[in-house]
Amino acid sequence: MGCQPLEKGKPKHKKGLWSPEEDNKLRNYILKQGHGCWSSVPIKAGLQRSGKSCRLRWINYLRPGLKRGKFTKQEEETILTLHHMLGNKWSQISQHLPGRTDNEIKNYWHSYLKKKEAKAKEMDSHNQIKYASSSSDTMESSNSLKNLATQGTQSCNFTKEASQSSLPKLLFAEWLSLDQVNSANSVDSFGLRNGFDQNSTLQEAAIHDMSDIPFGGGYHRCLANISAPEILNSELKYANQMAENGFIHCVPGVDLMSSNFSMSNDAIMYI
DNA sequence: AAGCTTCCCAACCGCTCTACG
DNA sequence: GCGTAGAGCGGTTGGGAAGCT
Repeated sequence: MGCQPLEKGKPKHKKGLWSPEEDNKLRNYILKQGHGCWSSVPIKAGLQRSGKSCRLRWINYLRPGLKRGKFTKQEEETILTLHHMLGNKWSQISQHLPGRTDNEIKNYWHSYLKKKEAKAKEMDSHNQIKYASSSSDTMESSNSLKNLATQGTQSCNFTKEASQSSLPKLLFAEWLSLDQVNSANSVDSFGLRNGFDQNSTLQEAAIHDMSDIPFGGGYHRCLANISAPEILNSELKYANQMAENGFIHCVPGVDLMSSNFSMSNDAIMYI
C-alpha cells in the first residue's frame, strides 16, 4: 500500500522466540524511525524476521504502555461483558482494555475465562431447574434470568448476523466511540466520557499505568455493572437522544425515527 | 527425584480486507 | 474493474513452566 518491498524473493526468515538482541534492534528502530511499512522494518532494522513477525512482536510485547501481569477483576469483568456482546472480536475488546493486547486477552479467555463462563452457565442451568419446580413467582424470576442470558446471546448473535449480512452494522465498541466523536451532544448513559480516545495512536504510548486513570476505574466499573436490558435500553435512549440532538438529521435522505428502523442495523451505520 | 500431565503464553498460520497501480 | 501486496485479525500450535503422582 504505497509501500515498496525493498527486496523480494528471499524468504529466509527466522522463526521462534525472539532474543533480547532482536528485541532491542526492533525497539530501537521503531522508536527512532517509526514502523512505516512493516515489510521493510526487518531489513532496515537488521533483523532476519518477517515484517509480520516484527509487527506482532511490537504490538504484543515491545510497544510502550503495555500492561504486563495479571488481569484485574475489573478487566476480567470487562472482557466477559464485551465478549458476551461482541463474541471473539478480540481486537475490539482490547480497544477497551488499555495496555492489553488482543493476543493477551484471547489467551486469557482460552485459558481461564472460557472455563469460568462455562461453569457459570452450568450453575445457571442448575438454578433454572430449581426455580422451575417452585412457585410461579420464582418461575417469573427464572424467566427473567433466562431472558437476560438469551438477550446477551441475542446481542451476540445480532453482531454475528450483522457481520455476515450485507447490512451495515455498528458494533458496541464503535458505538462507544461515537461518544467521543459526538462529544458535544453525546449521551452519558454509560458515564463514558473520560477523555479516552480510542482512535489516538499516541494513546497507547501515553499509557503507563491506567489503573490510576479515571478511565480504568470508571469505565470498567461501569461496563461490569451493565446488564443486557440496560444495554438495550441505553441503545434506545441513545437513538432518541441522537434524534433530539439532530444527529440523525445529518444523514441525508434518511428518516430513521419515522421508519421501521432497528437499532442493530439502520440507525448508526450511516454515521 | 523422576516421569507425566496440564496450563500458559508467545508466535505462527491462513484468511479477509483494503489501498494502490 | 482487476490484480497485487501489505495490514490486520482470529484460530491454532509448540514449547517451557508448574503442578501432580
